[in-house]
Amino acid sequence: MFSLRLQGGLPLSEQLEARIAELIISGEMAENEKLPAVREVAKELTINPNTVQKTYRQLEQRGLIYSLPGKGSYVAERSQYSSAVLKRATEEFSRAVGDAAKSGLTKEIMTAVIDAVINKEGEI
Amino acid sequence: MFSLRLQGGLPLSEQLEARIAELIISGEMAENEKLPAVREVAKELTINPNTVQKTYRQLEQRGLIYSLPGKGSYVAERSQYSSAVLKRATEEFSRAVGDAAKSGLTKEIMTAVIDAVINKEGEI
DNA sequence: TAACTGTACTATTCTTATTAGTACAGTTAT
DNA sequence: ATAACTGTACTAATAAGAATAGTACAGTTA
Repeated sequence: MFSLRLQGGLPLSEQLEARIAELIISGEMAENEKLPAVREVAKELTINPNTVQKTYRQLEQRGLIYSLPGKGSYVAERSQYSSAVLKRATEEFSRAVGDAAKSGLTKEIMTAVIDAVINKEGEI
Repeated sequence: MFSLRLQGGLPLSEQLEARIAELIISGEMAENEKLPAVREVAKELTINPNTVQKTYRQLEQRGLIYSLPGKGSYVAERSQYSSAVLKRATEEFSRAVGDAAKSGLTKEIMTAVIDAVINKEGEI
């Protein structure tokens, strides 16, 4: 089961969605790998099954998972959601760039930040 | 008075804060320019004076405005908040870059997005 | 059949944002 | 001095949304 520290003011379902999406996109969860059952996650995290179900529903709408009633929920194949993920990420990043520009961040500063973050990501 | 279309799920006070901050940072509101009175804004936007006051309080904490009890609230001088604004913007942008990277956006794509957004910003 | 799975509801509780109302002190102009 | 502003600081009530609780149904698997 995935560990998860729920915190912050964000809705639980969104926090859980973000975490699972991260696991899927990063590849930590393999294609067609079975997700833990709704009730199991709820029990583990001591939250309500409805909250988990909501998360699964949203992930399915994003194309990250698919659900087989009676069987379970599974990680979708990359080809199914890859372009959607990139589109979503690009849109969000565009908005972030616009916000940064409004605050006076120059293109040079932004590229410097990107380098710094990318390098940090690559660390062990 | 500033126009403002309140929408979205975000708290009113935060929406208002973001809008006024934008006006100040962009220079649309000059240094030491007087902001409309709390009660006036509330009346104009048909929201509660307390909500506006909360907004002003938060803007003052960020150093974007200063309030003189009995006189009014005014746009702070750039030298007062400039570095704080850049720091905040850089932090938020770093987070955005990290999120984008997690979704698979490459450095090249990010810089391309920056160029696109910056050029669009410059348009008339 | 028993035990699992996802899904779909309704009702209730909790939390938080927002509203409503009042009050006080400083400023400004009449 | 007075009237009309200003920001500020509260408490109480309301509204909205998230989360919980509970139940039910249908498909799958051993």
